[in-house]
Amino acid sequence: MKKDSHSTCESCPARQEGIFCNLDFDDIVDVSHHKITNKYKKGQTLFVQGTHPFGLYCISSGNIKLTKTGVDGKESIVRIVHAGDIIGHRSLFTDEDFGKTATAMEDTEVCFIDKKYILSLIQKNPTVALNIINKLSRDMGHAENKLSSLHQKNVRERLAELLLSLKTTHGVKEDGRWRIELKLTREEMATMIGTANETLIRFMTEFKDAGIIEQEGKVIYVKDEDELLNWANIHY
Amino acid sequence: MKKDSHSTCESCPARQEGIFCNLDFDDIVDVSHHKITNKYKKGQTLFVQGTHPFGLYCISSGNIKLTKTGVDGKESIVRIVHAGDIIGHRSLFTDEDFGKTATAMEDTEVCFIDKKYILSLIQKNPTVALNIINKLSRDMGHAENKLSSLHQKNVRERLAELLLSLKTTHGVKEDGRWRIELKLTREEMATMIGTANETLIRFMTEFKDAGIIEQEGKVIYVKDEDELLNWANIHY
DNA sequence: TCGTAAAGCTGATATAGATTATATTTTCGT
DNA sequence: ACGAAAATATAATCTATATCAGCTTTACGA
Repeated sequence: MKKDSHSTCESCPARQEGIFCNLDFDDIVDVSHHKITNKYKKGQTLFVQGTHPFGLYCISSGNIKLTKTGVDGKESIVRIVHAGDIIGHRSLFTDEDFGKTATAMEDTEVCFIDKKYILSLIQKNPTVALNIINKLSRDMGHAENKLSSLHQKNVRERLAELLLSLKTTHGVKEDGRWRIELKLTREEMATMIGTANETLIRFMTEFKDAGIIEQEGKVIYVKDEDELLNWANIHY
Repeated sequence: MKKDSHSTCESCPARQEGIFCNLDFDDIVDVSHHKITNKYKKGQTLFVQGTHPFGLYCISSGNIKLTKTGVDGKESIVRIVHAGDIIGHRSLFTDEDFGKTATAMEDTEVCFIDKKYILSLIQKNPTVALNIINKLSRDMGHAENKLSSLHQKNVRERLAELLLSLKTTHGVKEDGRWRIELKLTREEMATMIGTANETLIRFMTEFKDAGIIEQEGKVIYVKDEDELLNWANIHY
């Protein structure tokens, strides 16, 4: 965990994506003075489920997975976040312990903003509050979609949904197909849709055989997104 | 849907529970002037999934279920809300269509606050914003708990969790046992934990046989909450 | 209050997906 | 570059729970 005090919020590549997007320049400079930037290597944890929060994490680069450990020690990925996302806010505002563990999936740059400062910023700056409300609302929507997906869909449909959502969040169009710019193990993917990794692999193979996806090493390509929508049982 | 313009926010029994709890008296009177109170009968819908929101609903009495309909028309209960809760805020702040349908589970009194007014109130009153953030954060926590529950637990464990949570939200202590003050069909309970109603009934019978719960008509009593914690596989 | 529809219950059967086992391939530290 | 450990793949069972079917009880509108 190295410190890097040179980068600023004004120059943050994720500035326009995050909750500080519509802040005045002076205000963003002020935020910059109240943050600490850290670099995390792949596999390092930013915080651990059950511990107490003391500020807000604002991601400027890299992917971070949020996992929840059950009583039996089984881990499942609840969410994957990246540049412009904030994490730790939920526990911060409710004053509860962290409900999840945050782990860097690759080399990552994350800014940390002290609790006191962020609370005063919200008081002073209603747009920041509205941005946080907006973010939480959208996250809530996603969580509830996942819930009803788990209730109502089978593993094949959920896998199709997962691939579609990875395509949206981490996909790059590349000669007629989408390359998913995020390396996940089969085990990790399985925990994202609540299944066993053997089952996931089986359906991945089915999708490959059907020509819907392709695979080169750990990289997944989505070839036919319309067919994926069909398999996910989504119709517009 | 009858109007009732007599009741005020100042005198609302749910005032201390909701997002307006720490507002000055003058401000609450102002809120009162910008709300419309409606009464809904059992089974009536407040809003329907897929339609567009135009304000915030603030519940002053009665229980309301929020359901999500899948592609095949299967409905599942995502959440049950009551006095002091707000609904419709998620879609309101993200400007998306309603993701769920809200239906009164019994005769209900609900206040409606116009979108413009609530947004201006947030701008003016940071505590309201913080209260909404707090509420969303807690809801988010619950949603993610449910998610990992669905991933990691079996039906028996999920039913035990459901009974525990109903005990907490709608339970009344009554000579050594908890009476759950909320009438749900088995079908509804089944959709809350993502199972078939036959399966749910089967486990309910198991719980009754084990002496953990009792049943008189539609009313459920929780007799042994420690045992329920065991069955839910929760250990503190 | 009667009759029909909805809800509750129970048993039998079917099946999606977990589990177990084994083999192969990839990754990574030294 | 090599060997151990982790990840991937596939097949063979097993099991939790869905589905189907039939019956009983409760709720409710005319």
